Amino acid sequence: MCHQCNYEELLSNAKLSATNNRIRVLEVVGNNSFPLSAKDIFNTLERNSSINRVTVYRILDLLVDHGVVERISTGGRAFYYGLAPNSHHEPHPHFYCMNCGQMDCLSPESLTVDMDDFIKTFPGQIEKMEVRIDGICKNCGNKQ
Amino acid sequence: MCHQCNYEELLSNAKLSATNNRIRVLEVVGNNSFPLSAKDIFNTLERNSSINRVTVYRILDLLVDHGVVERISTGGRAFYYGLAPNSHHEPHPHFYCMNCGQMDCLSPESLTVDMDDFIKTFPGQIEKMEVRIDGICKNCGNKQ
DNA sequence: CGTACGATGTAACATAATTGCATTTAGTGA
DNA sequence: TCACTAAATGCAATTATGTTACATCGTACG
Repeated sequence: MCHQCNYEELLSNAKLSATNNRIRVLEVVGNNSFPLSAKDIFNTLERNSSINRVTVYRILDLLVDHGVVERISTGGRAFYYGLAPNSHHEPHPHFYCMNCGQMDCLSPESLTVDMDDFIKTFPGQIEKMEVRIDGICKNCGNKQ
Repeated sequence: MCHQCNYEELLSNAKLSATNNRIRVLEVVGNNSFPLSAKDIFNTLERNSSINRVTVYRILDLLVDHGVVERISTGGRAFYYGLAPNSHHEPHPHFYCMNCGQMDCLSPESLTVDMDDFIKTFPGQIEKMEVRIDGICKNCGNKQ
């Protein structure tokens, strides 16, 4: 999602040591303009040099815990991962293609959500909001 | 979510025969004011009389396909199920407690989403929109 | 009746993610 | 430099959730 981000800096800001594997995972997540599944990320990394599937899961968990990466639920069974919102990236909604599983980022302005009233009155603690559109993407629609 | 709904009627409207198991599943889904996981539904049904886990999954799939029940993704690994929006039930956002897994329905007005522009310009086919807040519910927050 | 088809049960399988434990790596002080 | 420690990674097994294949049951209809 970002070529302005320095991945080692993102890690050190999050108080995480910049191991080779962490940087590799973060590069894959960050250099894509759309979120990927753990499997996508693993497969991409394996093409270059070996890494363990579990290591990928663990690094993703760690990055999510430290707010570097965002875990996004889909209309399917696997989570997808993208860079967490930060000064360069506003929170934004996603589109999930129920046919091919491709997930796309939508522009922050495409869907405006007013949650001011909600925040004022909700008795629990709010961590994040997720807005997702499910449907059939342009490509899959054309094929049918 | 609804005591105004006649479950046999919902089934026949969806052109589904009203088998005992379908009615039982739909009662559990419909009589709760919050969405449940397939496991929750199965456990509840098993308390009364025997039903197979797979049957529950199949009935839920069927009801989702026919628009009677809505499949809702959570911040966790399992899907949750609630009555699909209909004349008695507007679409509405949900709150998911990352600690206890409880999912609650929020009022349709609590979060207003303007997607008019998006619908006009998006090149794919839109099936549904999901808005979910993740956080810690009041109960879990008090315990900590 | 009997037959045909939809509904259900059962076991096996598939997928995504997690856990336990062994091994490797990197950093730190003697 | 070496030894020690803690963190990071690898590997195998396990868990959680959901799906498939196929057998059986039940019911509507000729």
